[in-house]
Amino acid sequence: MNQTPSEIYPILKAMADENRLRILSLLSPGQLCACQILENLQIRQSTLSHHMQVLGQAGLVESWSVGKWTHYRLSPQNMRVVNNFMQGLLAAAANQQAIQADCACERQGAEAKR
Amino acid sequence: MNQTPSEIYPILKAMADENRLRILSLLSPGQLCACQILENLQIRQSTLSHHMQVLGQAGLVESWSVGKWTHYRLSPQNMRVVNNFMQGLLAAAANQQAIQADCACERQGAEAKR
DNA sequence: AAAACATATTGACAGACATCAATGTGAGGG
DNA sequence: CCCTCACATTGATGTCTGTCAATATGTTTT
Repeated sequence: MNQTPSEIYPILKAMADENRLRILSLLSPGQLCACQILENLQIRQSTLSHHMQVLGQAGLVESWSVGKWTHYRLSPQNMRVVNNFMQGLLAAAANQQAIQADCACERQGAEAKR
Repeated sequence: MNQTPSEIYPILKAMADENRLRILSLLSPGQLCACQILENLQIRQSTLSHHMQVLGQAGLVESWSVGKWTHYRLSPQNMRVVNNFMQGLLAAAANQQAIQADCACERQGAEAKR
């Protein structure tokens, strides 16, 4: 069972932001509260809150409240989905490099198609 | 040596488009020319050309000309970079799930910080 | 109860970008 | 040579979204 582009897209879109990638990296060593994340970024608090919502809805982070703090940590479920997709692409790409030596016959297949 | 968010960002941004993800999937089985890719997407030719340029500049696909055709195939170099980053995140996320049982002591670390 | 703190929500705005039509470029075929 | 085909480039447009200031919500402290 392979991942389809439509499944990957919303997750990848949530990751395709420089600050959100930094947030995921910051959470790699372990859980943090919002204020700790904020200390490491050059953005306002409302912007961080928005980013955390995006990451949460994408299933990339989990959150829970402790008193007035909100804690965040990485969530593996959708990361596994993306990782599977990436791994499939990488394997295919490596394979295409391997058959590079067949370049001499590359025209046959392409031209026969039309 | 770990990948930084700044390195990953431009590559991931190039992947974070539904049609470009479809293109990468289409190229997984093997190389194709532009017209073959176009047949599988609901976009105009000029739009496809733009997408191929984005994927090429991101180091995700390679291209070469054969007569009037341009052939494309996956390029493994930057895919490996993204894959490493993903794998690191996934490992960290899985690890954070594993220490879930320690929830009782979760407040100490956070409150001591402030 | 009031004040201080942590985070969420709302509304506005500017920049980024996916898309298209139109046109340009370059290679083959008649 | 002219025409067709495959692809690239350009310019315009509408949508999306990252960002902020302002405000709201909820919790702890005094």
